Amino acid sequence: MNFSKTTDYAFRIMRLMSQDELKLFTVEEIYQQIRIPYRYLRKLMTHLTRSDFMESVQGKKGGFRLSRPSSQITLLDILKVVDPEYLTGRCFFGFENCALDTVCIMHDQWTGVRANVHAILANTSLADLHVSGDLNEHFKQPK
Amino acid sequence: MNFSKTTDYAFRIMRLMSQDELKLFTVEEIYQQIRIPYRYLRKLMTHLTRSDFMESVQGKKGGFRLSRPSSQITLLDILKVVDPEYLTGRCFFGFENCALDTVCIMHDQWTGVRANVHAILANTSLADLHVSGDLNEHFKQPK
DNA sequence: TGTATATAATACTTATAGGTATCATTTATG
DNA sequence: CATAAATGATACCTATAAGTATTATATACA
Ligand code: SF4
Ligand code: SF4
Repeated sequence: MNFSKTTDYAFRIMRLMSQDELKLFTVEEIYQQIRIPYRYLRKLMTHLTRSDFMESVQGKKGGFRLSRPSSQITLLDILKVVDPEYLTGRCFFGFENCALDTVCIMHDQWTGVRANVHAILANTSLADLHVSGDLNEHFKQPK
Repeated sequence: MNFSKTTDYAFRIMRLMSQDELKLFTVEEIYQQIRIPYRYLRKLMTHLTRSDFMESVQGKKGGFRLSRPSSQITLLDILKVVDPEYLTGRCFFGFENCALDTVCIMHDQWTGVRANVHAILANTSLADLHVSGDLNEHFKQPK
């Protein structure tokens, strides 16, 4: 139901960066805004770089930036990088494979829930996240 | 999205036991039907006993049985025992508390998903699981 | 009343996600 | 070309879920 901590972190990071689509962010700058454990944040940033929506520049004056407009980066894109197993169509009861032709009563219901979540994540871009005012103060204090 | 292994185990166990509501099952019998690691199964059985839907009888000729009809045991009842945190209304981004008055665009959508899942689990009883034929063969071979 | 058969309780081990520490590499710039 | 400032790679540590092992307790019944 809920996401892993790492997934939550990734969503927060990407949302922050989407506020300035072209800016090159250093890890230090991101850390100032979102208090994710510093070294873990660094590791996660390089991990996010192994995607088609984030790129890095090495060396002095380096950093990270989005590689396409935030309106073209969905939450699903992000989830696929940090937790690709999240939406895999697993059996409600956790079985690896269903041996029966007739599906049990939970099968279609759970498939429906998964499709619902999938649609929400696929239809929400980073741009959609900051249309309703500035949430920065909120995001600075994750407690 | 998906459940913990332990939750899946609990669902399988409860569904099996609901097929014979009054029967006293030994761990050995359950193990024969559902190949959950034996000692872990034993631990989980006693854990399930700390609920209002499962009771145990100690000593020789002892075992476990449901303490009320399977039609009155919902998947939500089971989930509450084995993973009470699963449905807690956490923030989409994993924040502990929301500092803002205006909610972000994900707030209502995620609340909706959670309500949907809650309704499915609360409205499905163990009796509902075995109306559409016998799934025993399937459940015996979780692979 | 002793023994076999069942669950209860507790402690230990292992697998994995989350987090930390260190060193290597890249590159702007004096 | 040396240095500083940034990311990259790797190894290690820690907290939690999953799984194992051992001992204690309850009870039917010969
Ligand atoms: S029919 Fe039911 S038990 Fe079988 S794979 Fe689908 S959800 Fe799982
Ligand atoms: S408004 Fe958005 S960020 Fe704030 S608690 Fe709700 S889901 Fe989380």
